[in-house]
Amino acid sequence: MANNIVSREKDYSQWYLDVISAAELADYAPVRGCMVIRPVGYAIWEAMQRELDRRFKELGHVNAYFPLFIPESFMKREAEHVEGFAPECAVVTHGGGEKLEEALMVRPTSETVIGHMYAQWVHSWRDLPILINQWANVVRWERRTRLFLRTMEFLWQEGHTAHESSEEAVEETLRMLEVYRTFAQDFLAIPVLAGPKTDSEKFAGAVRTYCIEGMMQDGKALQMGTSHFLGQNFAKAFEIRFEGRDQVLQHAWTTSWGVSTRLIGALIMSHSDDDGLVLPPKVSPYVAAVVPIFKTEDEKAKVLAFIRQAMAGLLGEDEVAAAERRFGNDQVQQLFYHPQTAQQVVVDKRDTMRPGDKHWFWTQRGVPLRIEVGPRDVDSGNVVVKSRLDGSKEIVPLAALTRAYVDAKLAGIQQALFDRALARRDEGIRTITTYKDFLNHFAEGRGFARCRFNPSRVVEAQIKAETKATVRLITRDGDAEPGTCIFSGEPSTTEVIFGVSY
RNA sequence: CGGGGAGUAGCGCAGCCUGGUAGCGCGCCUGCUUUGGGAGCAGGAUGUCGCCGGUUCAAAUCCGGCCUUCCCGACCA
Repeated sequence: MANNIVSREKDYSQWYLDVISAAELADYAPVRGCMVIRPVGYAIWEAMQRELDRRFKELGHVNAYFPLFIPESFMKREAEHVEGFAPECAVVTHGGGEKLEEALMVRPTSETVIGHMYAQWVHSWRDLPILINQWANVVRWERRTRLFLRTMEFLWQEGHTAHESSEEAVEETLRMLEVYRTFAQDFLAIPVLAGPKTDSEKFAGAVRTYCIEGMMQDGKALQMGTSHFLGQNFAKAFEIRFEGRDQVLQHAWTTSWGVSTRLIGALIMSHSDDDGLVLPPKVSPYVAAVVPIFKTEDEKAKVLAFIRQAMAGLLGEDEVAAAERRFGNDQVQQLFYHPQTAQQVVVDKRDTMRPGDKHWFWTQRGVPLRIEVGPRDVDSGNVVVKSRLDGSKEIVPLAALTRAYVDAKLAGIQQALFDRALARRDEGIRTITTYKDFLNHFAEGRGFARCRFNPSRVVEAQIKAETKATVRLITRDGDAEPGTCIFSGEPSTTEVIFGVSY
């Protein structure tokens, strides 16, 4: 076990922070609640951005950028929205040495400013739909912060669409929820539940909020993405109106949806172990780290020559030659595995570290594969391939170290990580039919409770006060086989998932 | 924002009670020996003791205020 990372069992919160620190994902900024996303952490975010951006564009969305500052008056136009967000807004009152006539809010989310602009761009049904996404930072004045999970400033994407009809907007809301669900599962290898929130948990200003929820290794729930059907709330507040096919002037129907750097926290808490970070191959900036082992200079030359040959076989002579010309730290040689994703294979030639140190170095950074080459391997014409997933090792003849082999290996790890997380998640879900069992469940530990429940703000608040658990999402909305609401005892055809959330 | 812990070398910590100019382990640098799982020996470098103010001949140490961070709670896309 790593000696700079406390075990999950001993102190889960500390383990989470230790993993971040050991993998150099982020560091604390001088301002409370703010973080610096370090290169490895940022590369993970870039991988998510790349994949999501592609998926958004495949569905017709385009990117744009709206300003950081929002006039204070904008926030007040939508009643629920201001109530929800005003308390956690940072406000700029001075600029250029003078007090501003109207204070500016640093965006906590951009519905208002985007609504204002859409009002100017939309006149006719022919102007719809508008399908815009932006990649941006937002600020929310959080009382209690945790790296990646809740920071005062965070990076995210927010999609904002406007449509002709309610049906079309609802369809978009659900379509984007599905994008998030499949992205989480296929790309991040994190199983998620998807569905609507109850009224008490919905976004301030939305008609209905849908979410994806994951279960972390400690059994707590993490909201990993949301998609909101905003109805005509913001269209009315900002006068997004158009003349319809029926020649009637009407308000547009809008949606918004987002995921944030919180997903990096989800990634850590879903897959990592007591040795540090574990990354799904599709997300990892490095697909493999090559560690040479040698004693003498002769052996070193022999081993490095063999590694060069192996890399040329795997990545092509052109790439190896390019890496040799490339500017950078030649102690850790970087070779591109996928030029389009910038994922690399690294050859760790550092002579300041022994093989054991390098082993831990790359282990803690979650690199899916480690390839080791020592004199014995050179003599036998093999390399040793080890998996971060389970430490298993495989002896592979030089000629067999092909892209097809590595791709298959990576795909296997990606799938195994998902399967492992899914098994863990499903074990953590219990079906509960009485409030007594419900109380016991959340008194004993964490995990999800699947229940029949008739949502109610008052009851949900009471349950939260008693157990800390909240409705994470609705899984069957009035169409489940008739049952009994765990709290009221009344008939219920609504099934929900309760959990203690981050 | 309430309660509790912490802040001294890059990291982890001791010293503080009882004031007298800073120490340990790891890491780092140099050299040699090592190298299939976090090396050994020798030598060396690194500190406005979180910040501001007060008490004092003298403050890491005592007093006051502030900042940051961790845990618990309240709040919360």
